[in-house]
Formats: sequence, structure tokens, C-alpha cells
Amino acid sequence: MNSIRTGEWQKLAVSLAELSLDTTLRCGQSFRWKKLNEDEWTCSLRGRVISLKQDPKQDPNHVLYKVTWPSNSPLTKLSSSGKGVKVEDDSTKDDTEALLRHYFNLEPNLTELYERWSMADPNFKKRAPKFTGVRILKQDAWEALVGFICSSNNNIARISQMVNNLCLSYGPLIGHVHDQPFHDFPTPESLAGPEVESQLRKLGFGYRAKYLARTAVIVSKEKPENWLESLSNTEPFDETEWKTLKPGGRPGYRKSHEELLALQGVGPKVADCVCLMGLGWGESVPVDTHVWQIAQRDYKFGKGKHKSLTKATYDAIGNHFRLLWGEEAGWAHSVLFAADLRTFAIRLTEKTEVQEELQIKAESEDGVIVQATTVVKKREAIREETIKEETTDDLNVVFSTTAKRTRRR
DNA sequence: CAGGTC
DNA sequence: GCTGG
Repeated sequence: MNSIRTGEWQKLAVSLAELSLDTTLRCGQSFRWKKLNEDEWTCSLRGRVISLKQDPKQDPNHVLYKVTWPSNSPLTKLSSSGKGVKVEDDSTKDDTEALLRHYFNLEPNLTELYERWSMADPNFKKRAPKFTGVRILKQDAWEALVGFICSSNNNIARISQMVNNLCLSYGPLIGHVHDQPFHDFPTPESLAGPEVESQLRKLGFGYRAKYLARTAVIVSKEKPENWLESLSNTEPFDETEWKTLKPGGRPGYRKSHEELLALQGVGPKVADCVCLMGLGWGESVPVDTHVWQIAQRDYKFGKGKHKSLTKATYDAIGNHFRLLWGEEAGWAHSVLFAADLRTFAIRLTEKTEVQEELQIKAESEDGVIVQATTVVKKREAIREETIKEETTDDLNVVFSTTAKRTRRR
């Protein structure tokens, strides 16, 4: 019994291990979610504004969601958005829960996948515990395409700002939440006009303005209707096929990737991001600077044939991870990617401090000397880590900054 | 320097 | 080679 306009908080049954909002919405997959009121994530999705809350301490088994519909939205609009639910008089049941289950891609059992990846890969097992609940979203393919065309030579904060400006300028207003306006994502048609490139340059898109304008024309005018969506993976999720996956991925993935490369501003990395996060191809492994660093640091790339990130190296890294992690290699890749982001660097110290306290307690209860030595070693490891993290600047850390920033190990 | 592309 | 957090 969801009310249409003044949404109340509803429960979505999904555990923290299956979905971490904080990690998933900040790891550079989607660029539109806004964190309001400290703990509330809000974004427009298919003609409505959705707010989400997750309180790990109070209820680790649910995500709370609230819907805000446009103030002038007739009830019939509910059933007009594709797979909407029938609307009957006042007892209105909207399709937002189904939308959320689809958007957050809740079908695969992430806990089982983490266990499998940990079994196959010691490095994953080492990095993943502080980054549980990272899911690959099923975003709208067009939105993913636009977002990742903006991502080249750019950072997540500015990508988010650019996408926000794009929605404010070209997307229809849906409504306000906490006095913030929320617009829908602009359609390809709305970005296909002749003045779009110059407008986008004024909005600070730089050379990406031309890419977006060209791509919008291609998608809306030169390709057949629904072309982008037709590149989606329609095969059912099958966790048993991972052992027989070809290194290069399934034929459908390879074809989609190749077709996307024809667009302006879309190279192999952007194409893989769209394949993975917009088209449902779980074996797609986008290789960017972070993944390249990870491949060199933890998987022995960067030597011999693969000394630099050429196309051959790019493909070799993807193939390696597909062999190692299987059909959902892109999901596992995203966990390690998140673990490499400076945005989350504080986690690499926070939880070890908790571990330290627990170890001290165990020590005082046992009083055994063997235990004490392990504690001392752990403390030293923490101190070493803390020194490396003190240059983190995006979390208002009050340490004084050192001259040079060393790459984290 | 930042999730690359032409 | 565009641009700003």
C-alpha cells in the first residue's frame, strides 16, 4: 500500500553483505546519486525521485526506500513506464520495489560470489573483506554511455558535477527532495540538437562536448530504434558456467563491445564500462589507470610483453581476470577497483584499529606471551599503514601533510 | 593528477 | 590534449 505522492519509508529486504549502498553508490559506477541529510541517498529514476537509507547497526537486513512522484503526475503514468503495475483507484501500488531490485541487480548471490572469488584468488581474499556488498548496477545503457564518455581524463567528483549540469540543462524536472531539484536523465534526442556541443562547452565539458553531441546524433538518428538496448545481455544469470568461459568472453559481449567502439569518444575502456554497468555483460573488465596499477602490483603485469598499457595488454588483463574470476569477472574487478580508490582509503586503517582493540582484549584475558607478540606486530603494521594514509585529503583528516604521496600497497 | 580517446 | 576539485 504505497502512497503515490507523499512516500513513506518502505522496506526492501536485502542484507548489508548483499548490498552496501555507501560503497556501491560512491565507487564510480553511477554519477547521479546525492547524499543528503548525512545518510540519505537520493536520485531520479524512471520519472520519480527515490531516496534510500541503510543503517548497518540498526537493521543490517533491510534498505529503506521512499518515493517522490512529480506533483502533476496522473496516476495513469505509473503503468505507462514499461513494466508498470496496474493502478486501481486509490489503492495504488507502484513498481518502485521491482525497479530497485532490477537497478541494484539483486538476483546474483553476492555472498556466494565473494566466497568463490576468494577461493580462486588470494589477493581478492585479502582485499575484499573491507569492501563487501559491492554490486554491479543495471543502469540505463544511455546514461552509462554518457557518464563514461565524460570519464576520460577526469575524476569522479567532476564527472558527477558534469552529469548533474547535463540533467539540469536538458532533463525534465521531476521534483524536489530536501529543497534540491531532481531532473530526469536527458534522452539521446534531447542531446541531438545543433547547439548542444557549444552549450556543453559552456558547461565545462571540454573536448567531451563534441563526443557527446556526436554520439547523441548517432544513437537517436543514425541507429535503429532501441539499438543501444539491443546490445544487452539477455542470457539468464548462470553461476555454473564460469569454468568454461572463454578468455575473451561470450560472443554477445564481444559483439556489443565492438559495436560501441564505433561511437565518438568510446574506446575499449568506456565500451567495457557500458557493457558491464549498462548492458549486463558480467565478464566485461574495464581496464583504467587503477586496474592497470592493480594488475602490475598484484598480478605480475608490467613486465616483458606487457610493459605498457597497449591494446594487447588491455586484452591480456581482461582475459587473465576472466580466467581467474569467471563469468562475473567484472563484478570482482569492481571490488578491487573500489578498494583502490582514495575515497575509501580511511577504511584501510579504521577497521585494523578495531582489530587492534580486540586483540588487546584477548591478550589481557589470556595473559599468554605468544599472543602479545602477535599484537605488537599488528600494531607496527597499523602504524606503517597510518603513515601512508595521512596524506588523504578528501576526508578532512587533520594530520599534517607530507611532501610526497607514496602509492599504497 | 583524474576510471582515455581521437 | 580540456578542465577544475
